[in-house]
Amino acid sequence: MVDLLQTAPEPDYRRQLRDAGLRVTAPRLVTLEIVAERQHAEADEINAAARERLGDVSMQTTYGVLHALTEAGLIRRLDTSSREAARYEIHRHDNHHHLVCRICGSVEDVPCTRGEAPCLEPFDSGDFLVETADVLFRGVCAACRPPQSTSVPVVPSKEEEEER
Amino acid sequence: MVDLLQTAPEPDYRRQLRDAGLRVTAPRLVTLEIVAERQHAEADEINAAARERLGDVSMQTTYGVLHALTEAGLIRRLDTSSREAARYEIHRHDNHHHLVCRICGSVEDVPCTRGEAPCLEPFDSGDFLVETADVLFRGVCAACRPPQSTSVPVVPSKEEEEER
DNA sequence: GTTTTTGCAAATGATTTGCATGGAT
DNA sequence: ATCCATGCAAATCATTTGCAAAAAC
Repeated sequence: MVDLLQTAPEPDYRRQLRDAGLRVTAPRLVTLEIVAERQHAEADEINAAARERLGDVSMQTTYGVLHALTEAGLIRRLDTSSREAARYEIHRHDNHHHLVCRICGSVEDVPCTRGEAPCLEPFDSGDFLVETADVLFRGVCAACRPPQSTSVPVVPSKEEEEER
Repeated sequence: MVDLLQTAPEPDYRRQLRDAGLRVTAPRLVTLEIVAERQHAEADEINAAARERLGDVSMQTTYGVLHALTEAGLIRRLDTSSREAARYEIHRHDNHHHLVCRICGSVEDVPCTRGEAPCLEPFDSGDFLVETADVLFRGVCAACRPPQSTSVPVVPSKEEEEER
């Protein structure tokens, strides 16, 4: 296994891992780098990228690393569907949500600008204790939309439904 | 197979199915009833309930029915996690969101009262075409919370994390 | 009668688990 | 030296798929 431990390009991550009480390992450092570079990558893709850099990382290791990093709050796991692969992003604290394309499955960030979001502040209803909130906008991304010449209808026609 | 076709207690559902262009079958009628009765049931549970009423409904039939009803817009599929079973509810058009308990996995409705929701109106950014929005509040439900005597802290401590 | 649904079995695919070895502290 | 992380293989588990028989139109 290549020794990245001495030459990691993002020394920050070593500290983040340590601060989170996690041991510093090559797969973990590289996974953090990869998740930071590619927004919303799936475990598959992250593993492939890790292999390119380390030469031998098992899928289970990638899953384990992603789980540990998620638990530690360094990255965030994004579930867009019950049956599609989870996606991961660096855990930020700005108020952003996600656009999920129902055609290609891609995910994009949206800053939460459409009105004050009741979304991300934890609160206690006295009954249910809300800790986090996920907002998923579902629709069709630019790449999957039929090319649009001029005027643009604001609301989708009912007929536009179809599945992935 | 029991002939519920003549005696379905919710004649409404027959019409809903027909209007949606779907054939009226016992599994479909019963599934609609069950989804209406039990909020947020999983396929498992729905299938078990259907068996109680019809005596023989395969899991695959239940999946097929749920898929057809979802496509038709009669029910709504709720994905709370990439790896947990989907949940289903009658499709309503009021602006409500969901509370998901990270301990027991249960789901509750919340009317969207905490400020104007930017959530449910479709809109066209010119780029991404938003059709629907899902808002998931994650936290701990009343049943899973440690019993609280008097004063209640409003924000959860960071330490309160744990997994299911 | 024709087309759609159901039922059965088997396949899929992301993720998890158990256990032995190797690496980080 | 000790304990945590990795790697391998096998297991899980919700959901989907292919195909023949049965039911709804």
